[in-house]
Amino acid sequence: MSRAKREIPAGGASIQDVAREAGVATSTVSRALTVPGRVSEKTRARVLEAANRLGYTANAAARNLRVGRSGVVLIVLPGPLNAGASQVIAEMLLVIDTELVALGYSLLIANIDRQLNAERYVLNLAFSGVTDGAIIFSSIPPEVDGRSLASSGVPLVSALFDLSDRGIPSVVTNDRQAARDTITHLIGLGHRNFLYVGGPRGNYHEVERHSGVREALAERADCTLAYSPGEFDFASGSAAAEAFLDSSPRPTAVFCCSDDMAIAFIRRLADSGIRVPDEVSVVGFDGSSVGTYLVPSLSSVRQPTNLIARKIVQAIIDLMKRKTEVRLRTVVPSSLVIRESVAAPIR
Amino acid sequence: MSRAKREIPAGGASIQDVAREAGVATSTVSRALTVPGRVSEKTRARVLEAANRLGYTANAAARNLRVGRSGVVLIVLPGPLNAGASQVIAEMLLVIDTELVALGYSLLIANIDRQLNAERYVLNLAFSGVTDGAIIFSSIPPEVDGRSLASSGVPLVSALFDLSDRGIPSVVTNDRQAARDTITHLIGLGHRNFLYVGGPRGNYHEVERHSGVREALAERADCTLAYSPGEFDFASGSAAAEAFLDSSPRPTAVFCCSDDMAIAFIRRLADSGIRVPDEVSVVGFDGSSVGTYLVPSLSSVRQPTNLIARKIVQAIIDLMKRKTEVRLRTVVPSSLVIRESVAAPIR
DNA sequence: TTGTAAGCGTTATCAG
DNA sequence: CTGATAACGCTTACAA
Repeated sequence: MSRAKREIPAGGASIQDVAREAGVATSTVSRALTVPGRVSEKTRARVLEAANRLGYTANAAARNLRVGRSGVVLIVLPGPLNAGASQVIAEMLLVIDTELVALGYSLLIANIDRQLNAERYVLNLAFSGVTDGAIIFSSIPPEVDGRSLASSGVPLVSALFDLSDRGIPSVVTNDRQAARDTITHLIGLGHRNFLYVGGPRGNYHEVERHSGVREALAERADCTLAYSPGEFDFASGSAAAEAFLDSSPRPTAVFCCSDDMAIAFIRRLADSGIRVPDEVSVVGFDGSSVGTYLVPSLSSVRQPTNLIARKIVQAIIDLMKRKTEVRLRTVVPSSLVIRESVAAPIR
Repeated sequence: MSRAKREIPAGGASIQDVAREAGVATSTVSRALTVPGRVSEKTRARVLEAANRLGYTANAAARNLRVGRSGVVLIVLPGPLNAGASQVIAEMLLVIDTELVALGYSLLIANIDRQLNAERYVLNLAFSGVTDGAIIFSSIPPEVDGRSLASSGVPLVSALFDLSDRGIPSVVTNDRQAARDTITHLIGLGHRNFLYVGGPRGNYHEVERHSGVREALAERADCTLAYSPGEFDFASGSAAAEAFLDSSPRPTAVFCCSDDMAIAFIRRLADSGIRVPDEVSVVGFDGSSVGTYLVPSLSSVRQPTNLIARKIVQAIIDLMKRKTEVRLRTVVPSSLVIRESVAAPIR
């Protein structure tokens, strides 16, 4: 059986080349490679062999065009992947990646919250059909020129931020409850005077955690609550510590809205010779892995990143498969992990 | 001018719809939208207006198929995005993302070094044409079934690992030099007995840093060097500290291959009442941002992540544009940042 | 079970 | 400057 040697073009062999090599039609190649059972075992073997010999891999653009799907899920991040010690998003990303890849999807990453161009870019991705679904870690769903991610028709899930009131399925933690429980625990230890070191005003997490803290103290006339606003970063933690040092009398327990804040806060106190937890108890938020190894080790509200990530994957998959109903709001509990930075106040 | 109202199909308007709406041919629409100047200002305006009205965005799969490019750059990561406190990769990713997006590219993320399936997945991405280029942060270029990323024809750049001997352009730091300088600095402070807390045997960074340390001590007959192998993680740092505590006489200066190791090492020492830097000096590697806020703050070899990232972008862009020559090896200097964890030994 | 052929939405070529 | 048309590589009716 002689066969004309044809040059395989740069960019790899096409389905035509394989068909020729195996002596069958392109449709048969397609079937042999994608719908097992719809082709005789014998020809299937021949096709596979030919495909192997030619190093054939189906062109994704052609397939996507034909089937109208891309298998790509867009991850929209709110800027840097992690600030300081906190790795909540990075941890979730690993799980999401693992699970989605196992299901045959790919992950496209986009940062946002930076410039208008970034938003435009994300929308373009969605409207050009490169994306079968999107997971957003940003409180603001991208929107520009009257078009929005939400209106793109692309299935959308929100992670960590509750956007269920806009009809976007959201997987969140019970920030508020966890914050309340934390304060309650501190009250139980004997603390009465608190400092809340918060995030940016209006930020979803700030609002939730602040509310939780206030709820816990609402009916305690014997307690006080000071407030120190900021970002979630180290610098804000240092600044809060400065304010703390200037205050009098000083609170005995401090709730920080992030581990970064808590770490910087403690450091600043150490510089002034104030020891944690002997003189002040400090709690962070995020459950950063480094917390265990600090001196003192950091008490923190730990977010169950793996579980959240799995729920998100489940939600986006259901949505992309046009499954019946998807929960609009899924809550996964966070809980306080007590370590050395918390103790009973000196009486 | 009456026009038949046609239903725009789900998935958005196509170029045909726009052509009909504007009363021109599809080719004209394509030109108006992509090659400005090849169409009269008047019709261009009409096309743009029509496209806008219909909310048209060109289908990416169709375009990719036609032009043979995707504008997607694959990022191959060696597993989790960051271990512990170190954010070297995360920091670089932000810069790479920003720059590539500004140039019109998208970022596809793939984790590897986990299972065979992950490698197969990456190769599939490359061979199916979804990827115009790839940046790998893994020492091992994916390879399975005789096919490899390197052989896929996809432009490839290695970050942090020197793969130039395989013909892959690499952007790395001078790990070896930085390690040597660090030890030399410690010698200058008066230290003579060292402990090197290393990474996995054979790992590129381990080899380089270890070599640098040994080079610095090669001609110093008055110095000693102990060795404690491990991973780059917290646990290995703790384990190394255990070994350190059991040793006698103890080294007075410790070089850790990662900040995570250094942090855990110091913590374990604190548990035994040994103070840093009073009794031992400790240096980490990575320049983690949290280092500044530890007690004591951590001396560390800082990698210039932004610069590395920019060099990588430049290299991959050049490669994708078939630019003349691309440097096979670009070295960006890392350097020691001294903080509180280092001091002169007690005499 | 297999082959033929249409068509996915673009862009590029070639006429006009 | 613009229009008609081919082609990119694949999947999927439909026919044989």
